[in-house]
Amino acid sequence: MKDNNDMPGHLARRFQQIAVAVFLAEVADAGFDLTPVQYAALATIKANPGLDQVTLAGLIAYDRTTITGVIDRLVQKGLAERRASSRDRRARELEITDEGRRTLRKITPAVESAQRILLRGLSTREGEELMRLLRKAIAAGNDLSRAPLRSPDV
Amino acid sequence: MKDNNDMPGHLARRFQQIAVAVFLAEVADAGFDLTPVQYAALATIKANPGLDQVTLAGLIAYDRTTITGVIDRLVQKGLAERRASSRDRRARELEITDEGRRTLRKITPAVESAQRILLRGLSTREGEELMRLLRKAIAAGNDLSRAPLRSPDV
DNA sequence: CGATATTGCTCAGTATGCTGACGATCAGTA
DNA sequence: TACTGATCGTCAGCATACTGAGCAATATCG
Repeated sequence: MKDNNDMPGHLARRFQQIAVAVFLAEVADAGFDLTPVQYAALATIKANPGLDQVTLAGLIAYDRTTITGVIDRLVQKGLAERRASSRDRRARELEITDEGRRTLRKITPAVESAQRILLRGLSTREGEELMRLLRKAIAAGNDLSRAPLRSPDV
Repeated sequence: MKDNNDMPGHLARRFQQIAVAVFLAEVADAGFDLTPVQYAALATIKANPGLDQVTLAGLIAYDRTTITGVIDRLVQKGLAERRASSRDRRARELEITDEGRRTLRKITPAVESAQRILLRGLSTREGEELMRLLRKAIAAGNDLSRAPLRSPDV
């Protein structure tokens, strides 16, 4: 009988579980209340001003039905704005607010600290190897989830 | 500016996302309707008959408030039973049913297939190295989440 | 024994993620 | 131009995960 520890799926769940806990703890210590998902969305909005929700979802591999709620909460916190697009009346253009920019700037050390803590059991070399292997496995399985990563069309 | 792909936390989320999608697809192909979480719980109940909910949660690193709903659904599907403990009237003893045993047996190939698909982008050696590194990182961060893994007291 | 602390379980509330469906809009084509 | 299909956003419903609270029962200690 296979042990849970031999199941990559189980290890994936555990690793993600710890990653979220560490992120929330570090961010809370810094005095902020932002989830990993909200952080990634906000950072991506800042890097791609005026993008629509579907594009945002593709850039960070979220489901389009999930992104609605995430943006709702960013807007409610005053960190982002959602406005109608002039070119496509179906789409909403997303912008980061000054408050969102301030939050991102102040929260960055906590986010980086969280990434370090997550790998604290590994050497630098091992940490890099883990990320390389994860990237490789993820690339091979990208299209297997409903919300694949989509590179910008450029 | 750090890319998402340099964030182990982001990679963790993506890998887990794909793992769940692959698991559900393989299991559905085999004609069953069981989530990864429900599968792990059921397999652990089978391996440890009569265990209580807190012990089960510890063995698979689930939160105690999460396990309640998971068991609800296993019971509702007729795969497990929850009965009062005679030694501790707070506790519930968990048992797998014959139907649960049958389901586990028939579903095993799909579960194993899912694990293979999840690593299909990696060589055998790389897959093993990924699991080793994940285990190591998880062990170091085990106590950082609200639901750490707890080995049986033996 | 009795007060206190701890433990097992549940519940309410919040936040991801997903399936499947829908209305509104846009794009391509006959 | 009218039709068809695709796309954008949203919604309802379900299943994890978590926080924090609470009840009932057990354990511990003075």
